[in-house]
Amino acid sequence: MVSSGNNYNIQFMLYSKSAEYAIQAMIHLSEFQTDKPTMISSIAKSYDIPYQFLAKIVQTLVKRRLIIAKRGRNGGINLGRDAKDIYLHEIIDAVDGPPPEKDICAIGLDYCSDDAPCPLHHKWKPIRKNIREMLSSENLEELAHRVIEKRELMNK
Amino acid sequence: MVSSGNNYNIQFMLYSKSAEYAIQAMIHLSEFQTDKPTMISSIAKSYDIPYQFLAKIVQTLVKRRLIIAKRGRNGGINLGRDAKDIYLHEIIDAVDGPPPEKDICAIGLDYCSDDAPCPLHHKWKPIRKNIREMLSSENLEELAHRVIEKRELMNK
DNA sequence: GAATAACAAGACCATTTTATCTTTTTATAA
DNA sequence: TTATAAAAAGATAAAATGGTCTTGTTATTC
Repeated sequence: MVSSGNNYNIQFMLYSKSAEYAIQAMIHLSEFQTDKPTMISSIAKSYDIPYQFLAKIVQTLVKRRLIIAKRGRNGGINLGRDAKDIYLHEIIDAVDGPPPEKDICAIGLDYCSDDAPCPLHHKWKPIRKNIREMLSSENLEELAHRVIEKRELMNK
Repeated sequence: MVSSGNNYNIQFMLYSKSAEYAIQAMIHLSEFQTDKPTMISSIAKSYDIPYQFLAKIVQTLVKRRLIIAKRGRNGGINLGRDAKDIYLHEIIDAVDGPPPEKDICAIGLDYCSDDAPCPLHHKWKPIRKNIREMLSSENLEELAHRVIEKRELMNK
């Protein structure tokens, strides 16, 4: 490795750690959705996320109306809208910022396009499309439902 | 975004900036391969890579025998072996470190597997496989060849 | 209305990644 | 054999990301 240490987890990263935490929290909210809000601290504990850090991320999601927060005693957070109307890419974009205008070239060239493709272009393009589709087609309701199914299966 | 600024390029990252530079340099070496070595500084200039930084990366590649360096006047670097025997994933692993033993879960859960899949597992797994295959099937000779073809096409 | 319990917010700190500066080592050419 | 040109190496700095601390602000309960 070039620099002294690294975390060995760089390869195939779809989004930042912050976005990952955001997704986990949102799925949790979708799973245990009730009228009364869920405390950030309890979500943080469930997923082993540093509480203060998650609180920061939640603030961003509140600004983007993906989460509604209620302050004060008995406060907490809830989904900003119906789980089936929230898609993964929205959460990622909210936290990591919007995707770049121009598609990122697999080997980092800035003059890479369909007309002047980099040598990896034709293999990478469909894969990138698959990833985009995955993130745009998955809504929170489905995701949470699968988590619930899984838990039921494991408790049998 | 959560932290003050970011570069908007996090999404869909296959490897680090260092590995990207390494790949660019290796393709260049493969393209212009002759008996006499190529100077790191000239590669750095071609791809707009900070010279000293590329030099560091090259040191790593030398240690991994992917590059052979010759010091002193008229020195420079050459591929460590035949271009057709060097695959993309080797370069990436050399710079970013080896991939994790356990497949990284798309939403970052550590109890995600075929038997206990996270809700994204079945969609993410084949995509990850595609990426792995892309990086393991592409050798430098093919890549460089395509770059040369492209250049000839554009100069017509 | 005071105590309490929750999120909000900003400053700050730590780690990792990227980049630079300076010196050393090595080989070549004159 | 000396000047020069290249990579090697180590220290340092800058930027990005990840994480913590402290103090507000708001709502609820008693």
